[in-house]
Amino acid sequence: MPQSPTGRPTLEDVARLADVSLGSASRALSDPGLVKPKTLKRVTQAVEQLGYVRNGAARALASRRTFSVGAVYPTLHNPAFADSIHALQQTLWGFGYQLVVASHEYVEEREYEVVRSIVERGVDGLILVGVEHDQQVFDLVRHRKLPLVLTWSLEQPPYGHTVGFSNRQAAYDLTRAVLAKGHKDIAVVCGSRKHNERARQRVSGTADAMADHGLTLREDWIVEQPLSVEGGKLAMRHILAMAQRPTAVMCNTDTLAIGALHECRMHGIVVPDEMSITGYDDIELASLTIPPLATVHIPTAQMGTLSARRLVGLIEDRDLGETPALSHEVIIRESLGQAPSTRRRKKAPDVHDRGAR
Amino acid sequence: MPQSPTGRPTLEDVARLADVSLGSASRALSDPGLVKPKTLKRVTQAVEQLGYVRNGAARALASRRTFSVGAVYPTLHNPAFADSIHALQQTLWGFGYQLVVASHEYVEEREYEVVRSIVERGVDGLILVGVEHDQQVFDLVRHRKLPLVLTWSLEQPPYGHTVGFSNRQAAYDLTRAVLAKGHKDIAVVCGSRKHNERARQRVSGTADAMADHGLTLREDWIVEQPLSVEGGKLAMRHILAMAQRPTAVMCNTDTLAIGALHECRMHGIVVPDEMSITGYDDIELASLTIPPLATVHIPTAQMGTLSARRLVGLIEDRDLGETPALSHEVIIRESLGQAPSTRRRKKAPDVHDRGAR
DNA sequence: CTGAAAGCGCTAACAC
DNA sequence: GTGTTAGCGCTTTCAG
Repeated sequence: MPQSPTGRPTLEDVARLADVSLGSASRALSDPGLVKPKTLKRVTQAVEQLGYVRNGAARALASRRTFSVGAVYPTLHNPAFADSIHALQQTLWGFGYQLVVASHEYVEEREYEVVRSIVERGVDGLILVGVEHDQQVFDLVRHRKLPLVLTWSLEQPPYGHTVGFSNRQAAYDLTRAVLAKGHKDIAVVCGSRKHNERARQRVSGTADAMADHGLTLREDWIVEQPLSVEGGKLAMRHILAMAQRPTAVMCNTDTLAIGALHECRMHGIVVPDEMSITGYDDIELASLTIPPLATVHIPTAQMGTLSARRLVGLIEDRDLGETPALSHEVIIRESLGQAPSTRRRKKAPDVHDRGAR
Repeated sequence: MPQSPTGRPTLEDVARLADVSLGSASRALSDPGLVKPKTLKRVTQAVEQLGYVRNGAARALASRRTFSVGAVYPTLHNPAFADSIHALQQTLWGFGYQLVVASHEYVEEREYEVVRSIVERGVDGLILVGVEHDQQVFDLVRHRKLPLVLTWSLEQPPYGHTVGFSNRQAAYDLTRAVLAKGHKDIAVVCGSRKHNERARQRVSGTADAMADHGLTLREDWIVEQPLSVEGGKLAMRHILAMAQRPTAVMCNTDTLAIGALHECRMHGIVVPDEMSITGYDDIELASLTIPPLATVHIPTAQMGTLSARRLVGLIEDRDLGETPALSHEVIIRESLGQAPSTRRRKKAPDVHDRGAR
């Protein structure tokens, strides 16, 4: 039984064994409807007998299609992104696409390298987080006319489509809920805002809501820390050491908030009686902390699913119309309480404030 | 400027512009040391000028190397796996490899399909979780002599190498700690044990430790539930409804334990006074629950890093010797207390019991 | 060190 | 429907 030099059987081997032409064998595998049932059967049998597995590289080279898409996230080490990637991968799989993932760990310069490397390798489309990227990234992708979907944001990018929600509006809505509890002294904990429009918009959403209330978000009450539990602890430690303390600390992610919550406990500060804390994302554990964390629910899984759908639509040239903005939802839980000076009762009722963009 | 029919410049275009042969251009890019500095420079310039990006499919076809590896996990929706994947991806990246991920969501039959599809697409190596896989999976991989690394376990697989820790020993050690607190009535909550040697070994580690203490793990106190917070809640609800209740519930994952903890709180059961709960994995949040969760620390990130290293070693034919078993560590925290009948004081001291394989 | 040439395994026209 | 034939863009001998 003659085989190619690599040892693995090739389509040619299959064709020979099935006694059909190379072309028919190829058709039988990629579009069975194109061949006579009899031919199909013979090919299938030969495939089985040989243990033949198609060679993706050869297919890709000849057809210019890889049936895989790339996704570059800031980090996989974040439950919200992990959720989204999970949904993304599942949906892509359903469409017959594979997922190549990578992360740049918030190192701005690295994103281009990562994207470039993924593009070199060959993908039919690309998913990135946020609309703000190095010009080189956009140039590369646009130059190759590679379908591009940007998630987690809503602004118009220089190139590509967006599937996301309004970070500013979500922050605005959550902040209104905080203001409604009588808080006037509000601090914000966020990740680096440089090269990250999501962080900036969350902060400015809060600032706007405060401004609409006649308040100002103090610049020195905006604390930047790495987006981790540890970062949240550090930020809260920093805040607790301030001469004048805020009565509410709004964290840009739940992870940060969980760290902040923990730090308060360490210092004997009772949340929400002495200090209110809010998060952002509504990860699964947000409802399980003590006290449960007030936050904004972000459609993480939905973004994964919809960006997959949209990207495949772009790749396969199907029109899907514009994806509407996804909606967030303010989730009031007990970590948010009345501001100390205005407090009447110990516990605020557990209100669910539905918000749209 | 002549270009290939795809519109994108090819290596041939680069060679022409640089006025060198195709071969030299190729060498300049893949192994710069092979060409004269002058040649290199001309090629580099041409690349720059053309905005040339290599075609991975063509490279793969000609060289039989894809510089990517596949990883099939049970699910990405699990902090422990997410951690491991994160480390895996980072390390692979450092070696110049890309990661193609997929999950089978604990659907046994699906794993083969997923693996097959990844192999078709083309990867230089594969990472799977656990040593128990469908025979077809092993056959496929072995037949193609594809380097294979199995993680999260330690047993000898029919094919491939293992990078992991002993699930049984970890469970055994943790159970000893539970027994040391005077517990005799111990229940276990785990995921499906079918097709999952990890789950089985954790359970049997507990059973063994109990047996060594003259106790028996009751079959009807082994509760199988999906590995999620929700599963943990359901399991605990089930347990609390039992005529005779255990005094300690050992959950196979922290996620499960967090759900169980929460359910206890809902029912007004005080942990650990009335009920002790333990987890497994030591995810970041385990130390932040109330009360903090006793668990076993699993080297998730280390497994990612080491399996990447080992796999690349196999691919590039470098000998790395055998990877030693990774060690776990029993982490005693307050969710584990004295068994009610033997309790003397309210809080057990926060002991860190170092354990090895 | 460089150029020429032969594929890698497949898809996609194109005739039949 | 099916067979034939060009490539897809690159790496890798092999001479020189």
